[in-house]
Amino acid sequence: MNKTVQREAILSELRKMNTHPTADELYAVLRPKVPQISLGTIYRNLEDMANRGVIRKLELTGRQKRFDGDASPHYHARCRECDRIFNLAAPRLDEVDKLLASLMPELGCSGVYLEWSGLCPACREKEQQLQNQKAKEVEQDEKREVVSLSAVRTGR
Amino acid sequence: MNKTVQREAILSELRKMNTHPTADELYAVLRPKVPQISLGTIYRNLEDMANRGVIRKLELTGRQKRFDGDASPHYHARCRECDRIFNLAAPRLDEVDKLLASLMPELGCSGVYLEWSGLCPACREKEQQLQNQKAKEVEQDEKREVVSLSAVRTGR
DNA sequence: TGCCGTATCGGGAATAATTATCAATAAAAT
DNA sequence: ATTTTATTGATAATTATTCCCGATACGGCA
Repeated sequence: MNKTVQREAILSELRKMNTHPTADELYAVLRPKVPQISLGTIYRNLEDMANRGVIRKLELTGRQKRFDGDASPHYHARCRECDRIFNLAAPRLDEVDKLLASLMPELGCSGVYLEWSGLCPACREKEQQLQNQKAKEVEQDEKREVVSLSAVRTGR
Repeated sequence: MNKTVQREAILSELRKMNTHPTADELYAVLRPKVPQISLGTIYRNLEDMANRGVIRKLELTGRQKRFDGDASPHYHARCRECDRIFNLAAPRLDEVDKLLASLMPELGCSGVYLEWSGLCPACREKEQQLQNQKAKEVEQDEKREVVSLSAVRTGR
């Protein structure tokens, strides 16, 4: 495998991103840096590197394939709010494979493709802030309620 | 939702098949029976029925989407030999969802897309027959070995 | 039963994502 | 330095799916 400007740019850019980009997202990022790189070159190199285990090709739900510069074993989730893909790096996740394989011994399980659905850290943050705000409003309402009740009582 | 010849043919054919066909596989099967049905009609109806929960759309690895006439909750596996999709109907599988969700409480997990990889019943059968045959051949070889050894001993 | 408004159809064009082709160029080997 | 081979960019082709639209079928109602 020869070393080329294009291939090295693709790999280093992919490794900088934590967004699991599609081929055309990478293209958009790379074009200013490697002027006349072509989309075909990006597809070709991503495919090659995935086949050699340098990177990972993610075949997930949705129509476009995504790529991950981190080839080490880990799982992914898709955020149900913003639709972004993010890594799951929980200590017990390496047990999941074994557990799932053991559930069906007769299958001779040789792995699972698994995509979780949940909230990414950012959207989780947002949701919590929203809940805090609501809680405050309720508190305010309750205070106002007390005031107006006392107004009734005192006739003011 | 009106009832039409095409929609009923699509649904009944899909329910007869246990192969989780793609839209064009269904098209091939339906064309002789519903002469000038169009591929667009098949896509449109599969999409509609999946949205209404009558059938299931499987967004798995591989580029084409597949459809399942059985909308009840169950998991799927892809055979690593013949690449076919088949159902997994194990009693403990209904616990898998809960288990996976409970592994990452902070994710707020709302489901997982899961595709197993293993051997389908047919390929499993084949593999076992192959192994039995090999075992027999080894047995034969051992017999021959014994014969030739005794030949050496007796000088014949 | 016939009429009408709406849902659905067929067929073809359009789109999206990816893969293939190939002459030109760059990298490695000699 | 020259030859060989791998890789590139540009474009065409392919694959899977969706969209469009005039024609047709369906279901409700007189």
